[in-house]
Amino acid sequence: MKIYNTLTRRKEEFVPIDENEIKIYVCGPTVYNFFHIGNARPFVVFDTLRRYLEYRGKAVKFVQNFTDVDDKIINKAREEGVKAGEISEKYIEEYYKDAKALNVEKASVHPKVTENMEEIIAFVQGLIDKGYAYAVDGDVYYSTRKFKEYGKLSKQNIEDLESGARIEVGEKKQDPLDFALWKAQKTEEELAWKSPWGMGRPGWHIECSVMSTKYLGETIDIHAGGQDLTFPHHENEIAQTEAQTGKPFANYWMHNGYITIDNEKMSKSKGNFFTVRDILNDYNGEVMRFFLLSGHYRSPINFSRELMDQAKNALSRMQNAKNNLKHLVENSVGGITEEESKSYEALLLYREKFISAMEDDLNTADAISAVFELIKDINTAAKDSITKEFAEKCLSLLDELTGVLGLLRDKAEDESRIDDEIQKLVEERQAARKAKNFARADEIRDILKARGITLEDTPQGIRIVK
RNA sequence: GGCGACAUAGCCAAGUGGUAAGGCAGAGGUCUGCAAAACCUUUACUCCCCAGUUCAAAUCUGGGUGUCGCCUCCA
Repeated sequence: MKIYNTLTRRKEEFVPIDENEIKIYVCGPTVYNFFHIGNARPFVVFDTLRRYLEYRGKAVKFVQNFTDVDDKIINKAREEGVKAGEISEKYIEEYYKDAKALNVEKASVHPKVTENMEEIIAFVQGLIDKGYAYAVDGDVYYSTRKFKEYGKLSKQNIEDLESGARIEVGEKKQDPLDFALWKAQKTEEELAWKSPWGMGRPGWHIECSVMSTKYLGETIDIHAGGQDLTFPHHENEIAQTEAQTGKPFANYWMHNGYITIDNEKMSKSKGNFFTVRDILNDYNGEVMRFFLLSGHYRSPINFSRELMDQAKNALSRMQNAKNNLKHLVENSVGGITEEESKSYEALLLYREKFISAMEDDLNTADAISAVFELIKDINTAAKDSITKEFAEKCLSLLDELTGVLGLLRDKAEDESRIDDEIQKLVEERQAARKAKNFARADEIRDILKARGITLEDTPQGIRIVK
């Protein structure tokens, strides 16, 4: 597989450190609110990467943290008059709900900052011992200039960075480029942990260095996140970790592009952001997921209702194909014919196309087009009556490919069950149609439609779609 | 000022040297009691502009124009 590596700015053949276990770290959310659609992109994209690698037979250890110590959490807790821990616990729960709606699998480990305080303190102390960090009045800063390769990820020249950097009021840095590893507690009510430098809490960048090395080891395969994290967050992670271990931190750095709203950056300060929870009121999670995968992960995408509607319609074409096949499987008989076998061989070419798209730096847009081409051929084949076995093979192939994308998952049993009352109405409609009482037949169809059930008359009988 | 991305039909979007995938929307048709779904046909003489390299460029080079992002918390 080829992966675009931000470190080298080119696509490279992906060679894992250990073929038997690929190690991936993705920067997770700060849990002070429902996550927004910008957050959703890396979650979905890298979940898809993981699914693809697993599909190709690789074992993946996937770590995504929760930042549960942060100013934003503290502020929110203050506003609501509760403890910071209550805020973070609540939004971790909400994260899992939204992730499930987007069909994002749980990581192998979801570490929290609060559960890694000892390791963080030890890591900071290690940097001090090695001469890469210094403590001042309870704060600890990283001496950026000591790390000779600083800027290698973002391709920033340290002198150019100098001009943009500044020292905030109250900071005691020796150099404007230095950044905080540990922040002293300022007021009594602030969350704080005991450390060799006094009560305080970790800076943002150090968390990821610690959790990545703790759960995945000193050098990992892929470190991923949103493009905006490249600088300073990932640059600082490299400086911290490589100074500490003397080894490369991550072999491949992947960064997803932005989501814009009306071609403007979505940001907290502009207030033009939507949470995934907001979107789920109007669209189901799979539509959001399809939307996010419909372009290449490194391209910027614009979010709008019109585009979500397009995604919704496109996804329903996929879903229809699956529903049609399921219906055929239930209502057809017989083993695959020789002619069908030939058709099936041809369909397998779309699997090859799908795989080569995914191999090319996770080109989900191209992979989706292979799925649509597959669907078109299946639909064409299914125009004439086909055998049960052929229908099963087609369904299985479609499920295989859409499964890698995390799309078209099967609905829960209780959601798709048809109750007796509905069954009775369907039968009554059949009788009405037979008697050419089409007015009554259409009336029943409308009644069910109002309940979210669509009836379709096919050569193989009635298809009931929820 | 430094670093970077992008510009392909009404909309979205693949395609990185060989003559424009796929989806949505639209139009016409087939099937159907009518629908729905599906299928067929149709929608870019051309890929922001200009110049260059080449037998050949959406794709490479140079120059423009436009849009967006990072450099400050942000995916």
